[in-house]
Amino acid sequence: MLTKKRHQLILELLAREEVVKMQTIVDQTGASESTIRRDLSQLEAAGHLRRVHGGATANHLQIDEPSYFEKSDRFVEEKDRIAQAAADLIEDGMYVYLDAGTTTLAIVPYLEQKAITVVTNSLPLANTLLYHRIPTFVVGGQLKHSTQALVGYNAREGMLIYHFDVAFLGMNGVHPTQGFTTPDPEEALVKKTAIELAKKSYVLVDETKLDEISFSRVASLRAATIITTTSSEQEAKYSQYTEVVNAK
Amino acid sequence: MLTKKRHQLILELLAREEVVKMQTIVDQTGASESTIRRDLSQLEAAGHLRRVHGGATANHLQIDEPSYFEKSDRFVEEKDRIAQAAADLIEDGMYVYLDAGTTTLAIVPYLEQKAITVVTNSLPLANTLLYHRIPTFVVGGQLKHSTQALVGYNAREGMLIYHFDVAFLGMNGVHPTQGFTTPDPEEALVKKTAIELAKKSYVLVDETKLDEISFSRVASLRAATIITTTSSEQEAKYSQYTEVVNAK
DNA sequence: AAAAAGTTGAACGATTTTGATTGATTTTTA
DNA sequence: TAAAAATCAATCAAAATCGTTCAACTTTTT
Repeated sequence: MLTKKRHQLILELLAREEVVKMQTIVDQTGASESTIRRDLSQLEAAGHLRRVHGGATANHLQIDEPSYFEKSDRFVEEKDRIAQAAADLIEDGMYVYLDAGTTTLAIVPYLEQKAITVVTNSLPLANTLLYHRIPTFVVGGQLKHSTQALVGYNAREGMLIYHFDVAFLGMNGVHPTQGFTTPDPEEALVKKTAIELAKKSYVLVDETKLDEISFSRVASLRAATIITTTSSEQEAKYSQYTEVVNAK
Repeated sequence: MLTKKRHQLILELLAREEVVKMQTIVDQTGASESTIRRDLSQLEAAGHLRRVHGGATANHLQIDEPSYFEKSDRFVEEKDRIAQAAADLIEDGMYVYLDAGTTTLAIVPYLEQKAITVVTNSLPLANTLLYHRIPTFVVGGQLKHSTQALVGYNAREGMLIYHFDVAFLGMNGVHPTQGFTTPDPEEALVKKTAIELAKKSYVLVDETKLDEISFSRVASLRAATIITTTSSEQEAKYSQYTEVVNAK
C-alpha cells in the first residue's frame, strides 16, 4: 500500500473514531509497526493528528478525556439520531451555522453530499468539516480551552458579517420558564448572536439537558426549535412552549 | 497502446481512485515501467496529477503548493533549529502572531513556559497551542483545505483589530529582488496584513526556499528578518537586503 | 529511400521506503 | 512500590522504486 494511501486511511479512521490504536492501523494497512510509526510522526508534524501512547487521536480530542481508547457509547446512539434528524433539515444551497458541541459534531458526516456553506465557532467542527471537504468559514475570537470554541466579544463581532439560513446549537440547560441556558456567559453571547443572525434555529440536546438550568441565559424557548429524543410526556410538555422534534 | 490513450487511462484511474500504484498502471496498459514513469512525469509537468513514491495521486486543486507531508521528515531537524531560534526572540508579556506552516508549528513546544498571548490563522497551530495551554486568539475567515489556514478578506478584517509585538511567518519563496512570495494570493494577503500589524516580523524558511519565487508577492525583503539555516555565502548575499539570522 | 526525430524497454547505480531488531521508556499488573 | 508487559525511538540492512542512459524500433520529415 502506498504511503499516501496509508495516510489517507489513517485520517479516515480518525475522522470516524476520534482515536485509533496502533494495532488497528497495522491490521488495516498490512504495513509493519515501524512504518505506521513513521506515518504517524509525519502526520503529526504536519498537524493532522496527535500521537498518544498506543496510537493516535484526532488533534481536536480533549486529551484529558477519561480513558479515550474505550468508546463512551452511552449516548452515542442517541446523539446520532438527533444529528441525523438535524441533517435532514438542511438543503442544498443553505448557509448553515454549527455551534460547538459533540452533538453538532455528529451532524457533519451527514453533510458530505450536500452543497452548503458552513460557519462554525468550534475547532473540532472545523477540523471535521475540513476532512469532509465541506466549504467552511470559521468565526474568529478567543480560544476557550474547555470547549475548544471561539468565544467572547471578538467572536460576536466576527459573526455579525454573516447571515444564516439555519443554525444548530448545543445547549446545557433547557427549561420551560428559564429558557435555554449555558454555563459560560461568553459562550452564551455567541449562541445568542447565532440565533439573531439565523432565519431559523434548532437546539440539539439529549434528554438529560431537559428541565436543567445553567448559569447564563441564551434565549427563551420560543427562539428555537428543540431536537431531542425523549418520552412523549416530555415532548408534550415542551411543545406548549416551542416546536419540538422527537428523533426517537 | 498510444501515448494519448495511456495518459487518458491514467487520468481515468486517478479520477476513480485518488491514489494509483505504478504496478496497477503497468498492468492496465501493458507498457513498461520506464514508459509509465515518463507518462507520469509529463502529466505532472502539465499539472494533471502529482507523483508520489510508488505511483501518483490526483491533483484536484490544480494550482497549489506541495502537499502537506512533503519533506516533513528530511528537514525536521533543520526546522527545529529554526523554531528554537525564533522562540528565543519571544519574551514574557508579548503578543505574538504565528502564521500557518510546519516551521511555525514547531515553535509551539518552546512557548510553554512563556507568559504570552498568541494570535494565529492556522487550525493545526490553534490545536497545538490549546494542547500546550497557551492563551490563544484565532483569526476568523475562510478555511482553506490544503494548508488548513484561515484566509481571505474576512481573515484580514478579523486581524485588523489586533497589534503584535512580533510576527513569525512561513513562506514559499524568498528572492533578493522579488522579495517574499507564496502561491495563494489570499494567503499572501493575510501574511502581508500580519507584517503591517507587527512591530517586528520574522520569516522562517529552510534553505530550499531561498532563491525561489512563488506566485503572489507578500512584501520586499526589507519588511522582515529571515531566520534560516544555510551556507555563509547565502547568508552574506541576503544580508545585503535584510537582517538574516542563521540558526545553523 | 534515407535521415531525423521521437518512443520504447532493458539495464544500471542512486535514492527512498520498509520491516526486523535493539535497548530505552512508558504503562499496566501484581 | 516493584516487576512484567507493552510501546517507543533509533538503527541498519534488505527491498522497492527512482532517474538516467542507451540501443532497438517506429514514425515523420526531407
